[in-house]
Amino acid sequence: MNRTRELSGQLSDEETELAPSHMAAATGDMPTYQIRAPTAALPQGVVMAASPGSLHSPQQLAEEATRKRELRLMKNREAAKECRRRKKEYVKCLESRVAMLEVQNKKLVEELETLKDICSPKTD
DNA sequence: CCTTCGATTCGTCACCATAG
DNA sequence: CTATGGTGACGAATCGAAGG
Repeated sequence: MNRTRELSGQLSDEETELAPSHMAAATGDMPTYQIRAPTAALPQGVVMAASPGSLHSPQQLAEEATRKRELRLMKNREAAKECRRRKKEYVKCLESRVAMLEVQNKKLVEELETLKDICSPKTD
């Protein structure tokens, strides 16, 4: 399955700016979504392998490889879920920030208008 | 009832960054 | 160096609405 990323390294400006977690909300006053997963206990059914030193036959090696792959897939599945959850949360944060700023902007515009009214010379 | 179609969700792969 | 975790991209499955 050769799905090479021809666009690799080509993060859009949006993506870069949105960068979650470690970069957090650039503007600070948002509860950054830097939440760690609650105690990374292994998901159900994960059993640690016998120590690698004890594997010999090709059969055992194959089983070990399969086991490793399944473990990796399971972990990645969980990681993807968590990643998506965090991303959703982050987007929510951004949306509420937008809402906040819109309100704030509206207030400022109104204030500006009243100040203009006050300051402008009466022309009648 | 279908059928179609856009949106959403999920699992997987490839890649990158980081830790050890 | 290898192992591991995070995440963008992709394809498949599923859902819900709209139209016939």
